[in-house]
Amino acid sequence: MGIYEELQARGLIAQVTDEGLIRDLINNGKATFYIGFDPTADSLHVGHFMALCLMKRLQEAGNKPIALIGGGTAMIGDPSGRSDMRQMMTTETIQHNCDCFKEQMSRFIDFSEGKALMVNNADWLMDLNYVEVLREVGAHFSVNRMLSAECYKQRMEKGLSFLEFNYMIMQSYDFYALFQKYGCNLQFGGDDQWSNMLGGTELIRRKLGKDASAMTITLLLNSEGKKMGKTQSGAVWLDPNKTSPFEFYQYWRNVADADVLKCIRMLTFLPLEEIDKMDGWEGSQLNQAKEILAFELTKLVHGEEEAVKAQESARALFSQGAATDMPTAELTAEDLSEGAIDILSMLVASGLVPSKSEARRAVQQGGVSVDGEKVMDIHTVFTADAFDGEGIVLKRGKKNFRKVVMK
RNA sequence: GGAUGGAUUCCCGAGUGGCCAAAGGGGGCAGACUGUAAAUCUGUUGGCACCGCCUUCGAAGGUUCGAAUCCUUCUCCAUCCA
Repeated sequence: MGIYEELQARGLIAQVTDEGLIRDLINNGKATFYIGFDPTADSLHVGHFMALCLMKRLQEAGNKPIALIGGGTAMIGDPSGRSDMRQMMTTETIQHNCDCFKEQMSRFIDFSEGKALMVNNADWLMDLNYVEVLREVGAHFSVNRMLSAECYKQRMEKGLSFLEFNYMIMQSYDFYALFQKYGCNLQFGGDDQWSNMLGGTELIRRKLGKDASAMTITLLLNSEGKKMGKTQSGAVWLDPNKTSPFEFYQYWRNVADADVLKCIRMLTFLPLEEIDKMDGWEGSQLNQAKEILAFELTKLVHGEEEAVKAQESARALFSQGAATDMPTAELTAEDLSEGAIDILSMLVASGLVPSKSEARRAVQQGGVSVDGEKVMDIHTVFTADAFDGEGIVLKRGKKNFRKVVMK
């Protein structure tokens, strides 16, 4: 089984330009492919993770990856599939984000000895001359065709600025530039990038008369059709400072039944035979699958040690026992008044709730417990000696814990 | 540049002088039921010193005992015309 077949079996392939050609390229390690990353935040998130895994898989199969950081295209902002206007980013922010991306990526992909490349499209996009681009590149794009592209559909109703409209052209130019510079003959991307990617292959064909391919990765959607990797408080980040390994683990531990197997298949490196065995699992047995998923992914992103720690904490917390490693909140003497702290202040100070009003509600509704005992009275106070030793375990709802200690 | 419509709490969306911290829905949070799942039901959803007080209805002024609601100016958005 070649890598192409494996990707297919994992459900990763969404659309391809020429199946036979691409299969031949990547199965035989003849592809030099690129994936673009838009530096719109200072950390990669789960969506990028898929792409990184794909790069890793293809690299292991002998192909050469190019990670393209969109420092130049970020100046424009990709309108694909978005219903609202992109906020313009400052040059400084973009540069900062690019640097962060670089650092995180090198943990996943082997960039040594030219096995992979990392480039920034700002290097060639920023120096372009407007009229020249219009004549050389713009002449090959039909506005009529661009407007009919799926990715602009939502925006046709809400409005689309000329700036964003040009994103497709810039991305196409990237492919064209990489094709010439590095012999890059294949582009990967999220399925929402399909039209932008076709623009590139088309441009190469028209300008150079050569074939280049494009392939999109299935977007990771949950059973409700929403993009995965997003929580109420934002994206699930790969940066441990933005999303702790424990939270990361919990995110995957809590996916819906209907999504577990799909996630395992698409995101982990477990052998397919093993995954096929899990396919028959039902009911509460799926809980095991969720544990496997959470552990495998945490291991990939944060390393085995962190994964084990996260798993142990989770088990301890949800099935009694002392949790050794969980998010900890430190109180200082300033948080106490007259040597004690009331439950509401403590909830706020620990970061479990954003305001005292919410703390009050949580307590009144019976959602708060301390060391396993429900606290129903909002006037409950804790004196400093309550924190002696291990500190106390404060819990809000079923899944929000914080160990509270005195500094 | 012209005409018209619009901007309300996390989102959608009611509200056109006091009964408005603002209907309804979505989402979130909490409780019950469970498998750290889904579905369902219940409660809750601006802040605080919480039977009271304070800050919110694009921005700034004004009228009024009293404004999300009326007036003035400004900003932004949408649609049509150029």
